[in-house]
Amino acid sequence: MKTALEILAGEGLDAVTMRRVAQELETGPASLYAHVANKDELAELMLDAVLAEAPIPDPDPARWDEQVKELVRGQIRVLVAHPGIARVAWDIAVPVTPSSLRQGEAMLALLRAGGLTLKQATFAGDALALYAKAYAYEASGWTWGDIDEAETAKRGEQMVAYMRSLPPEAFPNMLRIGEFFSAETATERLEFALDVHLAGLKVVAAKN
Amino acid sequence: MKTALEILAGEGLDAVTMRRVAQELETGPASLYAHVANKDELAELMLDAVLAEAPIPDPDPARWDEQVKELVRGQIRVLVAHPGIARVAWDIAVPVTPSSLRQGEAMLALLRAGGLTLKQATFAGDALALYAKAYAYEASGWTWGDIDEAETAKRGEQMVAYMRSLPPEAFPNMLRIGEFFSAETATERLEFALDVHLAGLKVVAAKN
DNA sequence: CCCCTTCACGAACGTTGTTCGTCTTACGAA
DNA sequence: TTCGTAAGACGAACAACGTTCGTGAAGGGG
Repeated sequence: MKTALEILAGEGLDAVTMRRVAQELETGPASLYAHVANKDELAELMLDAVLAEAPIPDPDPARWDEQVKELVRGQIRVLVAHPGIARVAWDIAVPVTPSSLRQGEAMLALLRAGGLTLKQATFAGDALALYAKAYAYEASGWTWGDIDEAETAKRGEQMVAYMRSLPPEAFPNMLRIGEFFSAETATERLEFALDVHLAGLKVVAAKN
Repeated sequence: MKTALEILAGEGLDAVTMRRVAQELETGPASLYAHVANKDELAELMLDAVLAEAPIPDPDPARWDEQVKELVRGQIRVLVAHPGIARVAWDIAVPVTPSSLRQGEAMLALLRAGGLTLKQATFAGDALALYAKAYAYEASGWTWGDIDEAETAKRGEQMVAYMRSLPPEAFPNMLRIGEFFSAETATERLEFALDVHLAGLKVVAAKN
């Protein structure tokens, strides 16, 4: 069951339809409902299996900040590695699957090792998890081709066309940031966000 | 056209279907394609209209950090105010709509006023926009009832059941953070994330 | 006054997730 | 060994979605 789903996850989440999975098992769509309540539950099982691949560092208080970054990087990596799975991470309201809980507990442990109170660690972990999901979802859009070349090009033309229709001093900064948004700067943006967030956490922790 | 859509946005994004909109205009679904290319374009128009309601502060370098927070708060507020619209903010790969550009330019201006380089401001603005979208999407899930009481309760039981099946010292922190995740702490979590991020930005800016 | 172009629309197509009723299969009791 | 029953799997169908095709009507230029 889950094995067949992972195979399909190899060709994109949109391809994971009840009919497609049933076809892979050489049966009809209705048969799947004997093993799974609905598609959402199936998606949740897939997500848990994917998240189980993310490594959990054992806490070392001396370098807790670097370990937090590694934890987030690991989550993002496994999410992006499975095309489209980041989307289901958003559709699930409250993630209570085993892998999610392990990741959450690991994050809390690291943050507490950094000197944060439990409440601070909770809020920081929530923010980091939110950002990880957001980045992974966005990155999934680039690396897997749900955006075509022509569409992107048309967007660029649309942007410059609109900006030129206004007084040029209206967008002095926007006109110059295009170079920073290539695919190569993706990880650079992630590292910047992590650095900023952890620098802020240290400031907060120092006040305790 | 857009007017009829906003009316439907008043009862949720899922209710905004081509057939429903056509029904509101007392016509058939095919007629809408004379005004809009497809549903994605219609969603983009809606998002732009919503985002236009977010206020743009005129930069005051003395309190740039507070203005950054206000900008993010404003974006989140208008997104949450229109049920489900935050979802389309995710589906759009590259937002080049007028309102999006104005918001982005405003953010860049504030960050530059805070002493960041253009590259730093770009990355910070990207991270903040990502977080704003993420928070707004998540908050939309709570405030508008796509999650029912029974389902949430079942999730809670599922979580404690799983955690009790493991050695109790496996989740020492997770077991205690439930109290911090009530609906009342939602804005508190947002403010914490904003404080942390801006504290980090000041650290980065101080090194320039 | 007539023709032709352009726009709007009803109906239909191909998908999707999910459900209903039937059929097969396997196991325990006589 | 044989029969009855319960449970599981499956084919077909339903409702709803976004989108497209071909026809119809309306309106302006010759």
